[in-house]
Amino acid sequence: MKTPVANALKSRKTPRQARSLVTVEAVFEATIQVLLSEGMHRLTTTRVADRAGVSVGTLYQYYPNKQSLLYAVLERHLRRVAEAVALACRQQHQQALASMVRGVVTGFVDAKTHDEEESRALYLVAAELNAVDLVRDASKRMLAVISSMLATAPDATFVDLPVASFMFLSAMVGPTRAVLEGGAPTTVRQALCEQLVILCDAYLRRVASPRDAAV
Amino acid sequence: MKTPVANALKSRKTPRQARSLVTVEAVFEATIQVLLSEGMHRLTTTRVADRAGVSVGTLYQYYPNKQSLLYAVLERHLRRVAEAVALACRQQHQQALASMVRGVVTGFVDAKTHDEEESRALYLVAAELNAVDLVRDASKRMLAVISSMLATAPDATFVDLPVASFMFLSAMVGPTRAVLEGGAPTTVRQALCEQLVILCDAYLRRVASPRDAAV
Amino acid sequence: MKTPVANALKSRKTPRQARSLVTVEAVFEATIQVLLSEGMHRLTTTRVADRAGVSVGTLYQYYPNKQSLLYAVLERHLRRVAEAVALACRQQHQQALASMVRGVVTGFVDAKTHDEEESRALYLVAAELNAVDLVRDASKRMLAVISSMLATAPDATFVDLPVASFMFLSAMVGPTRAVLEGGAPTTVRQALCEQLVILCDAYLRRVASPRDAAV
Amino acid sequence: MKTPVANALKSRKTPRQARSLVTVEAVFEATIQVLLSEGMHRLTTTRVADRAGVSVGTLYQYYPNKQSLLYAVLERHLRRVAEAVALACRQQHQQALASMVRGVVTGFVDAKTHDEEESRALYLVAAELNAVDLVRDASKRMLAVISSMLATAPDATFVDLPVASFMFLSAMVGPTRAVLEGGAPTTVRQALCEQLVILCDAYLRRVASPRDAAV
DNA sequence: CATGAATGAGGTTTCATTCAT
DNA sequence: TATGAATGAAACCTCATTCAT
Repeated sequence: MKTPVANALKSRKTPRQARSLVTVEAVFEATIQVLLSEGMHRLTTTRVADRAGVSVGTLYQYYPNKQSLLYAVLERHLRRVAEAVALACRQQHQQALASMVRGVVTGFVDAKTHDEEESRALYLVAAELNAVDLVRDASKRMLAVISSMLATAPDATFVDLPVASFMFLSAMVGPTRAVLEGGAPTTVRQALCEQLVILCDAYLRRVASPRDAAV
Repeated sequence: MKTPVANALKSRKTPRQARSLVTVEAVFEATIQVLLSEGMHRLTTTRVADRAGVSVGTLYQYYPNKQSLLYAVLERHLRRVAEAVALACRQQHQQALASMVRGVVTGFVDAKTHDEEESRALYLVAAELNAVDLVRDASKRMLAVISSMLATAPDATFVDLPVASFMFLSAMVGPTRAVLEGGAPTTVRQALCEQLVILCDAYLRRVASPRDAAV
Repeated sequence: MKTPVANALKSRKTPRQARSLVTVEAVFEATIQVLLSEGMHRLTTTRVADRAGVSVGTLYQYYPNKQSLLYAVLERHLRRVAEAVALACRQQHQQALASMVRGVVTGFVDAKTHDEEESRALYLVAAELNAVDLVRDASKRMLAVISSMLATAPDATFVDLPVASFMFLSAMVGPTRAVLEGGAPTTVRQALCEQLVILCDAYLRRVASPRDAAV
Repeated sequence: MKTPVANALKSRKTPRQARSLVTVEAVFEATIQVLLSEGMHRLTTTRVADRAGVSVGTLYQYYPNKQSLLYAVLERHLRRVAEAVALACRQQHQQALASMVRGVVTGFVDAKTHDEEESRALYLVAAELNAVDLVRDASKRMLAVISSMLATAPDATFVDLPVASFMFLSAMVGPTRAVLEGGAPTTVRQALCEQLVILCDAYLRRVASPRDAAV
């Protein structure tokens, strides 16, 4: 069912003893810590193990190789963001378009800026090849929930829902990423959320057909 | 103005002889080729030299270290994109906002998709630490020319020009990057330019104050 | 008589309980299975324990280290072969030389080819250092019984019995090993036994003095 | 033309400078020395490099991995033995069977015992998997030259030449190996050559048909 | 100037073995 | 007694960089 490649990136064993759970969590957190404090190119398995307070061998009992470690970290991050978006979308079903936009943008930006350092670090992790598919998967899931939501807007319909959803999502991602990576004037940082609401709302209204034009 | 570190990343010598120019260009192209065919993590100085048909030693005569090589490659790419944007902006001075948006978007997307493979490869290079500032520099230059242009729009003024420019630029970048990295439905790929025009135009109109409301 | 080193390779305890016997046997069989399925260099104590359905810890209760495990396996194999030869030799006491040769060759080849895979695997185990003496011991035992047997031949005596026995045995071993290791034409595989009989019989007759030449 | 696997075991580059030749030879010799002084299981690439007086990196410039190093050593040994046999065979073309046997046995035993230590060490190397084919190749070459030679015997013909050659060769190998591995009485060591002549001669005569029985 | 052999620190990964539970 | 998590020394191998030729 699972390809060998995919398996190679999965965690190696499911810990049975309580001790293991602590260890596996410690390694996980240590990975993020090293990532933040040392940077991607100084993240070595030995350093991670040290920071986690375990031996390298122990690390390798739970993660078959370095990549699987990064996968796990990235995966959780993407899952959290995707879940934040999904939650916002569910809450906005049937709401007015304006409300939808505000809700989703807020959810997304909050998730991304909640732990800014982590977000920033993970851009580098994602760049480490073989992670492209993880990002794609997360995108797909987010696009799905966004589409579902938009379809229920009482005041707008979309001729090409996939395209509208894609533009909505990636229009949020672009400026957010730019802000996190540091190329933005301070004024933008503060107004990011508001500006994104304007951006996305303006776009969606432009591509939407009013649901009952006549009235 | 420049730190020693920054200097270490500059090319070692400015080639004056024809032979050198050929060599330096060969190494340059070889870097991109290796990047595309082998991926970031298999890009080694030896491999680049081999592909370029020179010895490692020669490579090191023009680039003091690996990073400077990547810097050079990334720098040229960013410069080209920035120049494309700058050119478009200059051509659109004094034009109507709609024309500005279309012109800049087209210029940007063309530059990015002109050599798609190269663009994709360079996202990975940029992720390699110490390159963040290069991206920031390019952004700044683009923001400057965009701001200049927008300031001349006959049919719109912007209360917060920096923010407007930033959002304009990063709103273009987001979807373009998503498309290049492969997570986009085919329909978007084809309509990218058009959609970006809609997105940016809609945004800018929303944040613009009409220049002479009275007339 | 036994050095401490030698002792270190003995099994740790003589199992008295039924449970232990089952365990010890399971580990034993698992070793051979892993050897065959994974090869010598992938034979790890953990893998053996897994295959045996016990924990590593348990394995180490019966075998103090990896070498002792391999020793045990090799030892049993050699013992079986030696016993087969010994049995054949005892049965051939007082028989004619021709009968002796056929009996011993048949016994040896049968023992070796009975589980061909196992035999092949064990050549690798034997190559693992410190096992040379085991092979030597087995050889000595076989030489002893062969000598005893040959001494009772009614139709031949041997001036140098040790040399004759040694050549007899190693002449059997050579081609058999070559066949098992796969470098033999198919025709040899089929005729191995017959050819060995010819080889050994021819040799022994050449070095034998007829028992009563005069009469 | 060459499979990737085969290539992985070849030497990595053909040295162009005189310096390289010295290095590559030093590494080669160091491998044998380490093999003899430390044994197979203590042969590490680092140790070999140390003994050769170069760095590990240098070693890896010429041999892509540890196996290729062992391959090279084993290959040379087998080639030498095969060549010794080939030479002996060529010299014995058209000679009487007795002369052939003596010539080949002498050539083989001399080659094997010329550097006993090396021979002994290489049995362990050969056991290291993936070398089986090398041994097989050497066997094939030897079988070919032996067959060619036997076919020219003026006083004997062989119904099944391949089988006869195989038995001849492996009958030499068996006792020789046993002697080298140390399980032989001293008397055999001294008489090995003579005994092998008897063994092989006796065998070949038994399976040969006289060329012109009548005359 | 060009070459490419040499360097060696440093990275990833394995696995025999121990010991607290 | 059985378990299996933890250990960590040690193995293999890479690659940016230097420097004698």
